[in-house]
Amino acid sequence: MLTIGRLGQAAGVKVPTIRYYEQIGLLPPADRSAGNQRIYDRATLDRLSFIRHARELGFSLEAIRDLLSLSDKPDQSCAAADAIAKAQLQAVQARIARLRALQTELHRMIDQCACGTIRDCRVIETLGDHSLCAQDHGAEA
Amino acid sequence: MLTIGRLGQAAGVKVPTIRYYEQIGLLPPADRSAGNQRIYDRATLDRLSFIRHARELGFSLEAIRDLLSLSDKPDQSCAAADAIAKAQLQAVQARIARLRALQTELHRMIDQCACGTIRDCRVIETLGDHSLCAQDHGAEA
DNA sequence: CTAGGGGCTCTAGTCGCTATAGCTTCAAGG
DNA sequence: CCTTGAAGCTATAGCGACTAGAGCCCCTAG
Repeated sequence: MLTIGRLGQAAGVKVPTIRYYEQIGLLPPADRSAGNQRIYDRATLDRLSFIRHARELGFSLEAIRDLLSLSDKPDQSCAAADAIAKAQLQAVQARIARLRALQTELHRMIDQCACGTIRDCRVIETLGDHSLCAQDHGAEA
Repeated sequence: MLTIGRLGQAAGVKVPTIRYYEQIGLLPPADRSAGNQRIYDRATLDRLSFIRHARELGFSLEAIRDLLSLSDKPDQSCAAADAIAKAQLQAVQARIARLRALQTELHRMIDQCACGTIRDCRVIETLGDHSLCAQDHGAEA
């Protein structure tokens, strides 16, 4: 049996975050001690560790909610879990592609800067005039 | 002279976003017509285009605020502008590196899934047990 | 028995918008 | 001149995923 602080330490999650997860229903309402303090068991630690790991991999809380409810039904097909993971992989790949375009453009911008005055600064100039860009770098990161 | 709608179209920025930028002081308070509607000149279009382009490159509004105030002082050294751009480049590179680690881990997870039941699902299992991960994929995207 | 460290609730703030509600103004057509 | 509908206005609240603060209570060690 764990207090919220120990649970947080064990799972690598901050205490207010645990309370937040409870509030939004990602964790079930915790049992309380005589003095109204939350007490947790090992199963909750596992669940919280799952959440933390999924967050580290970039899953949204919504996706995690789905994954958790799947993991509670061991006999079902895991196709749905797979689909969520694949969507996440695609999202990650899209973000990488976009960031690479940004990286290129930022590099170009910085390389061209002769580091004189603002008047001649390519960084400022390039920002002001999109047509100076070599590539597209659409919206949304 | 432009209405807010035309300005938005010209710069590729939505109308509420323009009002928001004014509210937080990124754009100066607009002049008003007789009927209290905002009217804009070309200079504001340039400023807004600058903001939009910088946003597309991932700069924060705070960084853009700094860049704009620099661009108003053409005689100063552009070292400060350079520093902001370099910091942005570094941030982008860090995010790419992190996303690549995520990509690898997601790939591994999905590849190992034999697509049977949840009980045997490597996706769910891997999420529940960080030690199954090949690499580190620290916090923060 | 008291000190301090952890726990509790509730509220507000972060970032960069976006959406809604309910109003006024403007430009074009009849 | 009047109507209609688009576009404008203000003000407020919401998103995701927390984080920070205020002000209180509880529990354990010395």
